This record gives sequence, structure tokens and C-alpha cells, in this order.
Amino acid sequence: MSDTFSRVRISDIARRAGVSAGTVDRVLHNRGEVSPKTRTKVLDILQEMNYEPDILASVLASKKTYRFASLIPEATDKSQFWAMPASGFEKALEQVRHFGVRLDPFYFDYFDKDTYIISGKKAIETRPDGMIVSPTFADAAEELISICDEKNIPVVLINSNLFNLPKLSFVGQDSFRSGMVAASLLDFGLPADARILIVNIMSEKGTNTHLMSREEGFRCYYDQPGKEIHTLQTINIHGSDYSSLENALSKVLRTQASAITKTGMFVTNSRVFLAARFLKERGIRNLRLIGYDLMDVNIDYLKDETINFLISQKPIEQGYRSFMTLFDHVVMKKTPPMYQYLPIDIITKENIDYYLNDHHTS
Amino acid sequence: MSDTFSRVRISDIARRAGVSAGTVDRVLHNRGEVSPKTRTKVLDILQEMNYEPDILASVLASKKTYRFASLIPEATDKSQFWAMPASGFEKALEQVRHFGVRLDPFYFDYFDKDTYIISGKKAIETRPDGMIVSPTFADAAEELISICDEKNIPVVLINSNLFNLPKLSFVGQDSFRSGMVAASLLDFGLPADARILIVNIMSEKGTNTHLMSREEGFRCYYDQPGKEIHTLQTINIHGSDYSSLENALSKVLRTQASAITKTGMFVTNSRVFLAARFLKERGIRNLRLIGYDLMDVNIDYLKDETINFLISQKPIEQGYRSFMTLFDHVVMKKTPPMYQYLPIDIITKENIDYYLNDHHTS
DNA sequence: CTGAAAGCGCTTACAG
DNA sequence: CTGAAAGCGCTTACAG
Repeated sequence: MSDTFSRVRISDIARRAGVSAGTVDRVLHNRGEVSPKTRTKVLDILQEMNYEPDILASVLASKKTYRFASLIPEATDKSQFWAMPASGFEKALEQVRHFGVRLDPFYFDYFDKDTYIISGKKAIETRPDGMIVSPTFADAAEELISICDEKNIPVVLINSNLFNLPKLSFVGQDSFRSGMVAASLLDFGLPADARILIVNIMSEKGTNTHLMSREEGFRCYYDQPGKEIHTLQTINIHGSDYSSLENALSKVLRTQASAITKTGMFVTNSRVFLAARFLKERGIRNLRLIGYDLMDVNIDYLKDETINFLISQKPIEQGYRSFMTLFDHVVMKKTPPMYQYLPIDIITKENIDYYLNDHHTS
Repeated sequence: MSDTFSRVRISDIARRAGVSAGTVDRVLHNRGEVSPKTRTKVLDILQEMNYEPDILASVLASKKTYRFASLIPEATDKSQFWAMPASGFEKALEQVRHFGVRLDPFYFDYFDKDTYIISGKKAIETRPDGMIVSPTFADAAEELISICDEKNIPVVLINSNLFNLPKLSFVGQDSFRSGMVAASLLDFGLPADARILIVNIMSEKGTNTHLMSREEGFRCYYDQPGKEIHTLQTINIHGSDYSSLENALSKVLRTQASAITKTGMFVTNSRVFLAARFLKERGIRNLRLIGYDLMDVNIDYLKDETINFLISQKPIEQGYRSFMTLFDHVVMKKTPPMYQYLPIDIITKENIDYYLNDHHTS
């Protein structure tokens, strides 16, 4: 493996073909101005001698510089989530800075489609060599991406996917499957004939496609033959303030303490801390609770055992891999896989420490 | 961040200091032959202008080539485990080949200390620029590592740790903590007053330190205040053939079917498939079983639900990170953290697909 | 359509 | 102790 290391140089090829290095370079990069005859000849020798370019020399000589753009929601204190992919970008950037790579971040308001379109167009206008795009608003995303396609800007979709679009790759989690994982965990921790609440805490203006496929996956688990039959009940809460949730949950959770150990709750997003708060305020213990994302509030409830499991979307890795996908494609000329699903990490009080810092370091 | 990108060149420093590039290079690399006066002057200017070397140019110019050595057990069909770190090495190597990096792998027989010492010494004799060492035999490892220290060869320990040794870094999993994770999972899935068997399937000649700390961690979980009191029973099996296990388990598992749902079993290593086979052959269902490592046999039992959870040691990542730690230190001159604990991944039938291939791709 | 030359930023002998 | 020059492998104008 390590002997494959590039020993054949352009000058070797040139000599062998009886041409100059410049000409070899021209065929190497398809920049024309070469007669078909010499072209094929050089191509043959390239092949025969198994030429592999020295990327370092190439980057050094062509003082080319690469600019990528990212289009993700602004991280707010209500939703820290999008700060994580951004830190993944930085981590990746740090690793490949010396290749002359830059990243220009563009942000938008998660609840405002107009800002999405405006920021997106602004990003495209800078004519980046590649873009990382969160398709938060499906229709608007579709439009932006087709513009990128026209302008030959490769696009990596991050966090949620849109099918049938001219994208380079998708990096994210399989929402449906993560729902199944949640279901299997609750199933493991509940006796037969338990009662399970599926709680969708929806934001009024944002998209809720993730939540829907998580619920589908969750329900799909119990549709499998041989699974114990629990009672599944969906509760849709519109608005992510505490009082909406309190109102909705207090109606369905009047059960006396003894039944609580036979109850499970699956909150289909990071708002699981609202449910945890509810349980804690009412002194309801031993209900099995599972939700998403390693936000600080959620972690607190995980540590005090109000939440049993959190499923991580690996946001830092999403950022890191999106960036690297672009880099590998644009700079290293590698074709990435079309779908890159990150692992569905199961986080508990006991293993969370090793998921908290980027470098898994202590 | 991206504007920090190196714009100051050696020639800039040289001009400013009124010396030649060669001299700047000499102080940059501490290779002497510079008067103290010019040295401090150059140093000052370096600092002041915030010089950052262009690694690409540096690697290209110094046709230096780096050689690392690895010392890990040979992967056998009985134990595929060590094939994974090796593939992690390859993955890392692939990413940094263009820096002139090579890896010479050295292997030994997991059960034969002599082969460990012999291979280790052979590796050291090649005078590598860094070594990745599995400290399978503690005393012998200690000796090898002190030789490396004398010869200034940085060492990264992989998979299991030895404290108080002159090592660069350790990459692996916190065994104790992984035991706690296992305990919390069983606790979640078992009713109060259940019975839990801790099964140590020990190899006669290899080291079993991992198993011990996993058991300690497991027991530690139940020592915490407020945990339901289950009956914990340790079963030590010497020899990793099926009949030893069959013999040992058939003595303790005569319970009638109804009690089985109140039984959990924690196998402290990858031999959990032996226990799974036992259960399956006897038609014992609904016992809660947890073990380690994503070996093919284990995966089969996970998929047919005989095994409930597997804890992954992330062997590929261990290999990848060990190699990168060496690379970053030797080539990029970065100081790594002393301990690098990888996450303790919880694997179920539902999420395993996304842990199987290196690139989390589908 | 093609070649010769200069240059990317750093390192390496070599001469003094 | 120091500087000038050549070179790493590739790319980029430029001249023809």
C-alpha cells in the first residue's frame, strides 16, 4: 500500500513521451491546446507508468484558493443545535487550511423563509467552489440548489435530505430509523401492555418533517410481528412553550403513581427537556423517557435520570463530514457516496461524558 | 479564522531581520550554527509577524519521509478484532500519504509473549519515527516502551492503557465505564429483584485486565445509592471453548422459563456469542444479554435478538486515531492529549447498520 | 499546438 | 556563524 506512493513525476512522463512538462500538464487537466495524437500518447504513458500527481506540489504551485460557503440556521440560545455543525466546519477547516481552503458562512433565521432565500442567493453570488446547505425550507432549497446546479457549484445537503435533487451528497441521520431505535429502547425497558406516548412538540413556523419520520419509524417498530403490544398514543403539541405542553400532558398523565412505571414517552425532538420539566415538577418518577439531542438542558435531565436516553444527531460530525466531502471532491477530486448516514448514537447518563467534546478527550 | 492563513513567508522574515532565508530556517528548526544575537532577533521578528510555516512547501522541499511502526496482535479467524485497528491505520494512511508517511506493521501472537518481545524489538530496530503499541503483555510492553523512550521514539498506546509510562498518548476505551454502561442498560430492562450473571470468559494465556475493570465498573453501578438491588453473581470461565461455558452455565441456569425474564447476563468480552449459542440451543428466550464487540457471530445473535446490546470498542477509530495522533505530533508538531477515550457506543439490532462500515455510508 | 523559463515557500548542501 | 544557489514536483504565463 505505502509503496504505491507517487514516484513517477511529470518530467518522467514528459521525457518518455518526448514532449514537455507543460504539455503533460495540459492533458492532465484537460485544458485543451493539445493535438489529439500527442494527447492519446501522453494519456497512454500516464496510464502505463501509473502516474499519481503530488498533490502538495500541485497546491503549492497553483496558488489557487478554494472558497466554500455554508448556509445553515443561525444558532440561537433557544436552539444551540446549529452551533455544532458550525464547529464541525471549523474543525475540518483547521485540518486542511494549508490547502488554501476558506469557508464563508451564511446564516438565516430558522423561522423565516425570506431570510433563507436572501442569504442563499447572497451565498451563491460569491460564486463559491462548493456549498453546504441545510434544506430547511424544501421549496426554497429546491430553487437554490437548481441555481447552484446551473452554475456548477457542488452542493452538500446537511441534516435533512431532499431526494431527486442535483446534489453531490447528503450528510445526516436516518430519522425513520432513529425512531425505531427509540422504540426498541422503550420496548426493552417496559413491561408488556405498557402505555406509550409519542409527543410531537412542533414549532409553528419551522418544518416538522423530521418529527414525522421519527414517529413513523417508532410506530413501524411495533408493527413488526412478535412485538409485545403496547398502547401507542400520539400527542401533537403546537408551539414549543412550556405551557402548551403542560396543558396537553396534564390531560393524559393523571394516572396514579403505580401505573407510571408502565408508561413510556417518546419526544420526537430536542424539546424533550420540556417533558422532563413537567415530570419533575409533578414529582412523577420512573416514567421511561427518551428524546433527542445533547443540549445542555437535556443533559441535565439525563444526569438526574429524568430522561433515560437521548439520541444524538451527531451535529459536529455532520458539519465535519459535510465540509470534508466538499474538500475531498473539489480539492482531492474524489467522488463521495450520495448518502452519508451518520450513526444513531444512544446516549445515557453513563456514557455521555465521552460524547461531549469534539476530540473525545479527557 | 480563515484569515489567519499564512501570508508571511520566510523571505519576509529574512528581509526584516537583515539575514538570509537559510539563517531563518536554522533558528526555526533549532539546528544551531546561529549567533545568539541573530537568533533572538529572528525569534522576535518571527513572533511579531506571527509567522506560520507553509507545511506543504516544507514537506515538498525536505524530501523527508516518515516511517511509523505498529505492534498489534495478528488477526486470526478466532479473533477478527485486531483486523479493525489495522484497517483504521490504512484509512488514516490513505488520508496523509502525500506527506511522505509510511507504516510498517509488526504482528505477534496474542497468546505468546515471546513473539511480542521479538516483534517489538524488530520494530524498534527499524528506528521508526513513531510507534503504535498494543500493551498486551504489561511487563514486556513496559520494557519495550522504555527502550523507545531512550531512542526518542514517541509511542501511542492502543486499546489498553498502562499508566506511568513515557508514552505520547493513549487511545482506547474506558473499560470501567463501559461496565457501568452495561449495568445501566440491564438495569433499565430488568424488573426489581432480578438476577444478574456476570460472565468472564477468560483466555488462559492472554491478559484479562479489561474483563476485570469491566466487571468492576458493572458492580460499581449497583453500588450507587438508590439503585434497585439485584442479585449479582460472577461466573469465571477459564478457556474460551464452548464446552467450558456450557458446563458452567448449565449449572446456574436451570431456572424455569418464568424466571428467565427476570434474569440478565453480562458477558465481559466479545465471547458473548458463546453465551448466545447456549441460550439458543436450550431455547431460553427473554433473558437479557449484553456483551462486547461487533464480530460477525455476535452481530448474527444481535439481529435475531438473542443478544440485546453490544458495546463497541470502536476498533477502527482506535486505529485511525492512533495513527493520526502520531502523524499530528511528528509531522504537524502538535501535542496530543495524554488520554483519548473513544465513545462507548451502544449497539442494537436497530442501529447497527450505521456502525458497520468505516464511512457510515449507505 | 508546443516548449522553455520562472515561480510557489521551504530546505539542503556548499563555500566562505 | 552566514549567505547564495539549486531543487522539491507542479503550474503559469509567454513566446513562438
